Amino acid sequence: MRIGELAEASGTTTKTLRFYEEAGLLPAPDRTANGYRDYAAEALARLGFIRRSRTAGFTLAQIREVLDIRDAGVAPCRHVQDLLETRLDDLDRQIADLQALRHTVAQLSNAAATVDPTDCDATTICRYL
Amino acid sequence: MRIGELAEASGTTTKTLRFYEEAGLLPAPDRTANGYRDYAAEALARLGFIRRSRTAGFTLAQIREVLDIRDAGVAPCRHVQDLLETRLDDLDRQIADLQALRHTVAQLSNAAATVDPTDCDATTICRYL
DNA sequence: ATGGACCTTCCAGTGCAGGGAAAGGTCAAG
DNA sequence: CTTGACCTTTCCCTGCACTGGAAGGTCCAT
Repeated sequence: MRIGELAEASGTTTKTLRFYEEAGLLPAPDRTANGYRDYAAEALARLGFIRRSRTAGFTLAQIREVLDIRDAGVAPCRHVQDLLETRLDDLDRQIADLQALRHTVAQLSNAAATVDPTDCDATTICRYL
Repeated sequence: MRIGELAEASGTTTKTLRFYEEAGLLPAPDRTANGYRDYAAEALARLGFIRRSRTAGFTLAQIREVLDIRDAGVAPCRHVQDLLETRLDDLDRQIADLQALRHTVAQLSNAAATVDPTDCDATTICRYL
């Protein structure tokens, strides 16, 4: 399978595939006589895993960790379980932070909608913020 | 006021102050005879505004817009109101996205905690993701 | 006069995940 | 035989908000 076919089949771009190879996420494939990359069918499953992991919000570095464990012949279950729990904690923290921020911004927005701007003072730049 | 004093008074760094000047957020201050930046007291209020805006999640580009309007002699009230509402919408979207993602990751995490990993298959890399 | 705390400029890098463009090789169809 | 769709490598660029470091000037106290 050539790089363009794999890119289309996996829903990504040739650029990204070369980048993943460079980044150690995809093993360097065989080359045909003319130097073209020649991917085996497994690459597609691997890219599916990468895509699902990205969708779950994992970084390429985290995905590479999992792949390295798998490539060492070990099932990465324990590591993936830990990653999922950590990711859940991170998400909870991010959501809480954003909700707190939303609260602050909502108050500012309400104030801006109700307070009369006539006594705006140039030295404070803007009384709404 | 020299740059170090202003940095300390505003709770930032000299590096950041030069960066803000370069980025058009702080007007270029006067210079003393020896070439040192010599800030007027207004710079402190301006930095306070920048800090509050950053806390509300605005980008430097957005803050610069507001400052440019103010510097043109116009009260930026209307623009700030719009920015606040847009920011609120953005936050709502971000929060909703993260909550949807949290839901997905929670399901994956639950599955990983309950499903027996014995029938893991190397071709799918990891059955949890 | 010398040390240290300031200040100046300019250049370059950080992290993340790629994207763009140049300059060239290869292959099948018309 | 040429056109166009592929493929190759290499290098640099993006956005965001800074941060680090080098090389040098200035000021004050000791």
